[in-house]
Amino acid sequence: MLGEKLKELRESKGLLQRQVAAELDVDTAYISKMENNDKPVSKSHLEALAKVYDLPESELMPYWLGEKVLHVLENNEHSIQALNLVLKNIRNVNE
Amino acid sequence: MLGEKLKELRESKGLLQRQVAAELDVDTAYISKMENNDKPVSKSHLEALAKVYDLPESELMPYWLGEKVLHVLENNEHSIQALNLVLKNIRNVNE
DNA sequence: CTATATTTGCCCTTTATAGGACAAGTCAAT
DNA sequence: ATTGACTTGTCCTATAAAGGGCAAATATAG
Repeated sequence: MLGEKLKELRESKGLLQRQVAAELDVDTAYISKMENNDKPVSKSHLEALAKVYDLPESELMPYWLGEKVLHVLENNEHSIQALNLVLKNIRNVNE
Repeated sequence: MLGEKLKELRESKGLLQRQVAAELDVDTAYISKMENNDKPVSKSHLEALAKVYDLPESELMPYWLGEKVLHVLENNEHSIQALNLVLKNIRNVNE
């Protein structure tokens, strides 16, 4: 979810992982893992990536959160029920 | 979300935290924290609780997962967008 | 007032996760 | 066959979270 988006963005800008890696000051394997959802993306890296791809962090945020949600669900068969409960719950809190 | 459910179940069975605590072999403060969503409920405790309250674990599971999801969202303003993305994503995976 | 039930805060230890490097592997294109 | 881009696996360290006890604080009922 987040990884796919990041890869898409990078390619749309014609950048290589190597270049992005340089910007974030990490090695390219690390970027690869982010794009393959093999490593979580930290908040500060998310900010940096938003800058590199020239968009507001808020545009990436839903993917970032979504990825974390997918991670806690880890293919559990009750995921959909759970998500619907959460949606209901959140709406209740926000009146 | 999960805590409320657990408290509800306990009260509906007329049990005291002390009694449930004894079943799970933990102290009552720990039960209190579970019911107030102050401590995560482990998988094995969830199973034990399902037994105590005499229902299938699958009935608790959505609340359990939901609680974990709420936790990762931590009131982020993009939560709803994120959840909708995840729902779409999951449905895609299941065809 | 005083028991009993529950909550809260603080503490501690163990386990897990994040964050990241590095080496070696795969895959195309040349 | 080399090179350049990416991926994958293993390893390490540091931080965070789980799991839980204990004591003190708050309700709440009688």
